[in-house]
Amino acid sequence: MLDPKFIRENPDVVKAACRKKRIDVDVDRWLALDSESREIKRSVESLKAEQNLRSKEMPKLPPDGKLALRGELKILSDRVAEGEARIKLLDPEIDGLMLRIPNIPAPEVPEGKDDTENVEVRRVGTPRQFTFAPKDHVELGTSLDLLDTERAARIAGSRSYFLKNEGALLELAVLRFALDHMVASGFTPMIVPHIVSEEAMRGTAYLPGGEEQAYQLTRDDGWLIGTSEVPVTAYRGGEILNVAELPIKMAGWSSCYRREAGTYGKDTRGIYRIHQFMKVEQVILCKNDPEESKKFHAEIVAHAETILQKLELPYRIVNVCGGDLGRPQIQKFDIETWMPSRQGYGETHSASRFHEFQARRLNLRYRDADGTVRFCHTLNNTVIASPRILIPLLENHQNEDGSVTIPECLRPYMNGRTVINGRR
RNA sequence: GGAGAGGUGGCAGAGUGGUCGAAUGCGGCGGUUUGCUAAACCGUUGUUCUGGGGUAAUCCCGGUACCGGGGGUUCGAAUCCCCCCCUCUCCGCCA
Repeated sequence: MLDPKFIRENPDVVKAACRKKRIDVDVDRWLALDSESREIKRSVESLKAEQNLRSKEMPKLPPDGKLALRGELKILSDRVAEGEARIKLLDPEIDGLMLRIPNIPAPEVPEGKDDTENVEVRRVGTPRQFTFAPKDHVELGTSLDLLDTERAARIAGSRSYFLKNEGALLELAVLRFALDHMVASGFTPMIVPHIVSEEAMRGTAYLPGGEEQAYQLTRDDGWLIGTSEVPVTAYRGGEILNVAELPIKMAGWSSCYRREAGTYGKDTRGIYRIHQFMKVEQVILCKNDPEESKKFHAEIVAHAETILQKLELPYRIVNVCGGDLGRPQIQKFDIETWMPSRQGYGETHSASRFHEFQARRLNLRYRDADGTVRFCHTLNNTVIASPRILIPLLENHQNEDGSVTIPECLRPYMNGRTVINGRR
């Protein structure tokens, strides 16, 4: 959510943001309704002031005086009710529009309609030249008995999987390795609720708009999280933090659930696009300072890069263009890891900065050194998401004999094993 | 799932229709005292929106709303009524 004052004072900037992000919201409608509602609120407020003032006389009056005053106050009260009825009519539409008005993208966000126009920032590592015909992760996973998607489809439907044997262990290893890196970097590890309230979903800006992507509970209230960003960012919502607590750095661990509606026929092979996965997510709450936000954005990108480098995986970073940027982000860098079976880079990480967009919705504030209450800035990035990361891990590290070498950083988490070869 | 109790400021805890943004205590902040610390004493102590004034900024004056959330009764609601949510205790079921 943007500062309403900002929208009133900079409608053209807001409209330009809508255009750059390819988001259709009637900003003028919001401006008109907002101005009408505010005018009514001002008049209701002054009526209430009068009402309160005159009501103070009431207890002191004799019975007949009370009766007369009641008559007068009733008129005031009716006018207040009238105004409030108008407001009650206007405000839901104002709020509804407000939730759809996007955050302003940074100037350095490239112009573009969709992910094909994202701009590569840099590449790190060189995709391996195979001297044999490499298998894809499904072939590797099946032949080494790490993965079963066929039976999963029978048990759980499409976009499901079983991880088995070293596949299961490898997932836990890579997650734990990633989490340990974050803890060593000063992040608080968090195991979080997977079912959250609608408020938490709205607060992190997944709603409205993300209804199609998220699983909603029907018997009870609640939504399954698509990322631990939701509970972790919302964790301190509604609070006024002490500035000394900032920055707050947290690493959320959770399963993630995504409906993947509208993706039929896309990425159907293997475990690239699935309904449920595990993720460690890094979240930072910091001061309301664009420079600081930007610094932490670089930091969370760097954490992800370090992990990919230790996993010995080539990757590239792209600056996500306006049309591919979500409503709440100021800027987003996607990290894409080399996946031999795709003969290309596939998204494995997504690092966003939001400024106060989420914090406003979550009412997440802090008291600055000068006593002023301000909204925090929020940021987040993937640390590792599995099993998607198993795709490059298995494919890049495969050997001609069909085995897979375990990168050194994961061996301590795999009981010292160096290779997955199906023998156990 | 059944029965009961309760949700008030950072915390504890009064307040059952008007003078209540709310007693009191603790905590926090400022000060006095002190060689320092503690104690004691004095003062202060939230947020929202809004009108006006002022600054580099903190700010000042007025109004409004906020006592779990929503609705209602009333001239007027923390206080009365209805619905919902949450917490606690006991019972049942159960990983």
